[in-house]
Amino acid sequence: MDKKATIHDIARELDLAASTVSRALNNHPRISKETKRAVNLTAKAFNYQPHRLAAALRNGKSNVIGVIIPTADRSFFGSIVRGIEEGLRKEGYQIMICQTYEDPSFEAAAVEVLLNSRVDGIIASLSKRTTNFDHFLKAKSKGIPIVLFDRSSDELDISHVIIDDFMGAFRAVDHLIQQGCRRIAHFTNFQKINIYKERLRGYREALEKNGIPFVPQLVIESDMQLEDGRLSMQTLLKGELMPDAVFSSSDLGAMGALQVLKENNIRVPDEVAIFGFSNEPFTSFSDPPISSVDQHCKRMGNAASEIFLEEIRRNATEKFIPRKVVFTPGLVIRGSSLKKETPILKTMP
Amino acid sequence: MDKKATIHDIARELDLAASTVSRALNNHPRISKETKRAVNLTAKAFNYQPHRLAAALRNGKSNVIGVIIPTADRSFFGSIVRGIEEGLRKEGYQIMICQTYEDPSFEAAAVEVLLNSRVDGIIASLSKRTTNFDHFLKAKSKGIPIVLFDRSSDELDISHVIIDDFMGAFRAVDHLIQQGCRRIAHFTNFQKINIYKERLRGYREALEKNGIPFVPQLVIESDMQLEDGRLSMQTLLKGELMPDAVFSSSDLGAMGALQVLKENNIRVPDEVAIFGFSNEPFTSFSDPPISSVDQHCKRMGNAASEIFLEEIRRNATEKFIPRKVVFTPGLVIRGSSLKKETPILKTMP
DNA sequence: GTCATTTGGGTAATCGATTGCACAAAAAGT
DNA sequence: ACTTTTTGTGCAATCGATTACCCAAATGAC
Repeated sequence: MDKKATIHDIARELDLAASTVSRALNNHPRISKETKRAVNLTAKAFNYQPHRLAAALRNGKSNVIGVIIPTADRSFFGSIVRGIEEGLRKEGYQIMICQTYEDPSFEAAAVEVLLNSRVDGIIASLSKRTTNFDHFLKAKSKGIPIVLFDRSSDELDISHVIIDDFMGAFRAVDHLIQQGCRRIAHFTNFQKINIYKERLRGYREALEKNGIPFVPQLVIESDMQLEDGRLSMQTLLKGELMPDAVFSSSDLGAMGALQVLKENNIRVPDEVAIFGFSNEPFTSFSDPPISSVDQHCKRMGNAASEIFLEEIRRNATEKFIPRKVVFTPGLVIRGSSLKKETPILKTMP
Repeated sequence: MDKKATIHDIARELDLAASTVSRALNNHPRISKETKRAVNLTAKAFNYQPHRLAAALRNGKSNVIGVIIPTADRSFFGSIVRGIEEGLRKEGYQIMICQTYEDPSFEAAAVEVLLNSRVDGIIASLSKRTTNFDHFLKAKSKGIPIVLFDRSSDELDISHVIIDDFMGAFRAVDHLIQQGCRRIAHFTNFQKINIYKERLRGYREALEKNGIPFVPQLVIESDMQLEDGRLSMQTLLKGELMPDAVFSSSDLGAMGALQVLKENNIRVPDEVAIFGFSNEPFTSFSDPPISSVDQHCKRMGNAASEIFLEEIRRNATEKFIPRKVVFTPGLVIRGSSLKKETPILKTMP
């Protein structure tokens, strides 16, 4: 039950004042070299480590940043967390994690707790059901940087890093059309948050650009989990408009569709091609592997931490202009959308 | 840039002492009902929220616990984090995350930082290369609960929650033998940490119990990533001892083997059966889906947080006896190990 | 009516690090 | 020799919440 040494212990040992010890440790110019040497020596001898909470209380800076994600057990968010940590560890920041479980009230509570813990900033991805952003605006008004990623809102005066969901969807659907598909179904989330709206828009514009009529019955709403994907595909199979491709806004949805198609002995991609979204690890392991839109999760996490650092270093007098970073998603084309005739497997940037 | 209200603001407003406000908010018996009412009212009006760092500094209790994992971007660890958070959020704990990237020196640094942040406890999984446990023992000597999960060491006088790796491996291999396999290869990690040693032991004992000789050439060491699994399988294919089953200590390794087998038109499971370990989400999506040993990650996370809570509530006078919880892993039998003759798909507990 | 309790709440110290201000001694300038 | 600067360090306040200790007023006991 040994206690940690404090600057007072060092001060007592050397018959100095605690303030002198503090300054010596922080390499204050007014402290003599000999004193610094002595202090550093005893600090090492005592295995002194500064009390981060005490310093935080005094400085109003905790060197902790809060990360709010819907859930930690999805590869996408795990990668983001990893990216954020990589970007911030060298700057000496620690990460406090909160999960919202897609519940806006948990999200608001998380912001509150993080503020009370005096985090120096918050990096967050909105819950699917978040429609009110007051908690983030309130956090912003405390003067700490807030950075949203992936799930964001354009109306917000808050920095974010997202991917161009429209572009990802557009290119995926365009690719399906290049492969000869004409009746392309789309799985979308019934929660009309930005990312899903944009992907739907990309889907529609790609159709339009290629002169293919938009058929509302081919758009199926659900929660986009595996089972939802299966049900959606079954619905399509029972309907009169059998699609020749499915573009799903989630990889799990795409996987559900693939399973149902295989169970019904429908050949993928020849009879029905499939394209997912997110490039989750499992997409590469199915047979055929599923084409998907890559979101560059780790880069997104890195970028979010970069923006945070930029904002924390920003001169308080400059007018705040939110940084809106948009990554172009990558198209990872795999067997589920690449018809035999087409020769090469290509991975676009 | 609005500042947070403090108890002093409330005190000034009501012409009370800060101490009285503090006591009122904490429902101290010596404060009159009227005063409490007044304080609570203005606290609400001021939107007062206690400053967690200040309270932590004074109390020596931060209501933060540290979680140390090798990496956040693996489903297994993400699920554990989720399980831990679920178990602790209702008790008002926040989670500070550190990643070791499988580097023991990062791990030691993480413990140090967490201690300096005065976390109330640490829940951790060892890095693959950790051989020295001093940092954890030091943390323990500070009197805070330490709980290890999954990757642990029996010699340590520290609580842990692990699965019975021996049993999982034993049953997996026994199952393969029941399916008629006789030359069962085993992929293991060259890092000889407990979990891999135990799985190897389970493999050997299952062979022995069934009177099958142990053949050293069938045990292949690697880092168990996808590419390692592929290489290991290729090595086996080139050798003279073609196995009729592969029991891999990692799912990625199993997946690599499956890929190579399929590429060589070797039928799975009929010619070679496959069994993985961890039941990562992707195992259920391949064709055939891969049988695997389930580690009950979320339950493991829950259990770890339970143990932490037990220990933090423990009377300091009682002698400390580490809690060693061992879960029995589940066998998830899928197509990769279930030969056609055998009728039903069974999921054992 | 006097002494003992109880009730209600204020004072000041504490947790550990940081920093503005003060001040003596030493060094430099005139 | 006498200011002015510079150097090196100490004192005390601060961050915000908590709590041991103290004291006055109210209540009760006899």
